[in-house]
Amino acid sequence: MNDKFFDLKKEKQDKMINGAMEVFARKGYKLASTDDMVKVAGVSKGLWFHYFGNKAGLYTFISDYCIKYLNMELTVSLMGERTEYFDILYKIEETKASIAKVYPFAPLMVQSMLEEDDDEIKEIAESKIKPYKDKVEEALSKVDETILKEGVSKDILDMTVGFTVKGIREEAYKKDEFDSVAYLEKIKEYFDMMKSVVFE
Amino acid sequence: MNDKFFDLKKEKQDKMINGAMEVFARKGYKLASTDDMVKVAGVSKGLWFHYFGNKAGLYTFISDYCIKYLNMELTVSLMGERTEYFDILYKIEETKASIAKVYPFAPLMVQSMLEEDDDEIKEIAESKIKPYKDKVEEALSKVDETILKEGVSKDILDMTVGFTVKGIREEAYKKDEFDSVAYLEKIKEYFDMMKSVVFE
Amino acid sequence: MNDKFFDLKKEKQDKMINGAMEVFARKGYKLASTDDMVKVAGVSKGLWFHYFGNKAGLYTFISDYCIKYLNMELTVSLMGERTEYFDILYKIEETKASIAKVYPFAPLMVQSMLEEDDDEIKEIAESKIKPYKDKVEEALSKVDETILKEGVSKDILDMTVGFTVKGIREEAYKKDEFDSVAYLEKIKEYFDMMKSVVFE
Amino acid sequence: MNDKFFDLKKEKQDKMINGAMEVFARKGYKLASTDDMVKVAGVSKGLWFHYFGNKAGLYTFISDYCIKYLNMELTVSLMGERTEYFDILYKIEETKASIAKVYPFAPLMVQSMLEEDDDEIKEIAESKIKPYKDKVEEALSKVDETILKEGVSKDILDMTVGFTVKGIREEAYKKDEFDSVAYLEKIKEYFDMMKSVVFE
DNA sequence: AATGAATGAGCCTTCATTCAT
DNA sequence: CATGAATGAAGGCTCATTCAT
Repeated sequence: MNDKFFDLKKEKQDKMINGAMEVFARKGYKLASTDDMVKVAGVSKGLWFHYFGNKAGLYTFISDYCIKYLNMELTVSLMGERTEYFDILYKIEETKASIAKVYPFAPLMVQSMLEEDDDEIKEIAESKIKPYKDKVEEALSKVDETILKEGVSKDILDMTVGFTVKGIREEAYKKDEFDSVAYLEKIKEYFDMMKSVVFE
Repeated sequence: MNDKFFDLKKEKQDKMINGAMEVFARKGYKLASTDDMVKVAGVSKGLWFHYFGNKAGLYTFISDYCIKYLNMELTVSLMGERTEYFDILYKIEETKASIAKVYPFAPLMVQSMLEEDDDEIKEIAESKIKPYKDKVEEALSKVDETILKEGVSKDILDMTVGFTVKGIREEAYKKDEFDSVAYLEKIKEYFDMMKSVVFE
Repeated sequence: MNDKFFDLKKEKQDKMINGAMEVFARKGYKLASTDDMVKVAGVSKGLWFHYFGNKAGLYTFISDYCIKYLNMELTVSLMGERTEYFDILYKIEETKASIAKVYPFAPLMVQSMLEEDDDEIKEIAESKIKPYKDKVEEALSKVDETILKEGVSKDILDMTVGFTVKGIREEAYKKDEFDSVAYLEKIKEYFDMMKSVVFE
Repeated sequence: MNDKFFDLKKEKQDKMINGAMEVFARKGYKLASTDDMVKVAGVSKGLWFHYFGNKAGLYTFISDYCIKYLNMELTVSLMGERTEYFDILYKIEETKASIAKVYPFAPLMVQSMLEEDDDEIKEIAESKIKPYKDKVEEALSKVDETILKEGVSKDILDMTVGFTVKGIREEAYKKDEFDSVAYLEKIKEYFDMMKSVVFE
């Protein structure tokens, strides 16, 4: 990419970042079209290529930026002593939701990266998401050996919580605009319910 | 579509149906390409258009066929007296899994229809999936007023179960071949765990 | 490339070969446009890519074909006992001119390959022209140790003859149609004159 | 063009002239890119357009300037009594070579103008080169009715000398830098040889 | 004056669709 | 009925040109 991108007014940078992130997150790499970005960001076709060379370069930048920003925020928000499973997960979602104030599609972008399966870009998506996965894993490693109720498996719990959070997030993005408050409320409701039934 | 399709040998019909279903289910409408179908079904490009007119026509047929077939099977398998929530859900998944023996990608196709968001086909996908949704709703309406534990909401339970089943299914399709036995085992494991914690 | 190209009617194959060769030979790799080829060959845009994948693939095929065809003809026409410098050179030009009856731009294509300097294709052009260069070198190696007049250097003679033949050829292609008879006449005139002044 | 160009420091004027001339001469009109000029001249993109309006305007200026400068020098250098064919031709090349000290690509530019075949600019190139052609013709008109050897035609001699000089020049520009001394030496060698064989 | 960010027309390439065989 | 050659509209990308600073 062309580093002069960072000399642009922050406002324009963010307009471009958000435009690209929206289209990539919503449609996936292959179906994301330059024309869509032109429409949502109001920035001409040529400019994307001026700064990012090609579509793959743009994706690389956006995914990298998204994860770097998120991990930076996570580093701060996960600093405390939280050692309870759902607390940590909630904190992570809270952090994503807070990022959405500046980059509304960042939470969806993260999801989208995990599911990207276009041959051209899959490996890049995987490598860029890695630091986030590591961060989450690290945070969860600090969870107390909580006592699960009889019949509750940690693996299955992880799985269902993962799928449910993903689902809630995707639903949240089907509305016209991502409502981070409503999103967190739903997450909380779900976590509270689960907490009450799976722990002793 | 051209009804002479049904004059073809059943074998060839199914080869075409499975080929189209695989590509549509895996990639979604827009990214499903004629060439992919030619490859997986070994049927020439022109033939798809001969029978189905165009891509939208083919999608319409496949999604219709898939749901009709599924609902027929569901009608049979849901006939009994089952009135327990997870029993019904399991029966539904079991039915899908059994269909996979003839139409390996049918379960994924159903999922894919629910998520289709291509402007050109969205409405068709929605209208075609409707009977299945109705069927499920109808089946679930017969559920006993089960007594949920304090703190457990029916809506949230529906939601998390829905997302988790979807997630398990998608994982199952990431392997080279869909293994319906392993799939059902995983579903059962999950249902058993949930059953044990949410009900009194 | 797609070998099914050779299943096309010879007539159509040649129409495409000639169309591509004309545009490549006249304009060089970079400036040769698909649209030009569509115009001169009357074959649709997509078809070139159907058979040759991309522009570089098309160039690779055309240059290879051109040289293989030329070398085959040269093998025949240079078979005899000719050992006189200008006789051999004339035979070579005569062969090129005869090829022009089937592939009117082949002689210019050969020239064009020698001068191609687009970064993307330069190496391919060089590698493809090599067999022709070798053939010419081999033919000239059989030249009698002719006695040159005092003051005449073999190297300079080679050089000026090379540049002049190239020049005559380029002039010949500035007309609407390449006239192989007129071309050979001019070459002969020039060779005769040179012969009469440089040899004892 | 904008005449304020001439108010620039001579140094900058020449940097721009040389930059444009290099790119036009080496690549031809169509393939000459603004970015190349920016690179070789170190002058910003906008400035070229500020002074010359568009690419055609720039080409018009450069070709005009090049020929005017050359003809001015030729007027001086051809002033004497030279009446021998190769002497005159050599003087012309010597003059071009001397210009190359200030405008290194001027000799190649002249050549390039003669071969320009882009539809947009061909006519301009032709009209701009005309005065140079006239000058050369005029100079050659003063040649003594030299007695050519039997079998040597004046027309063919003109032709081969023209093509050979062009060829030598092009070779000279394939090196990293144009070496005017080596160039003139090669020309001289060639002329000497020709002189010795074509005249009585 | 000077810069280079910004634009959009045009070219290469893909792919749904048509059609001759 | 079947095939796959053929087409052209649309998307990625380049580059001359414009324009705000």
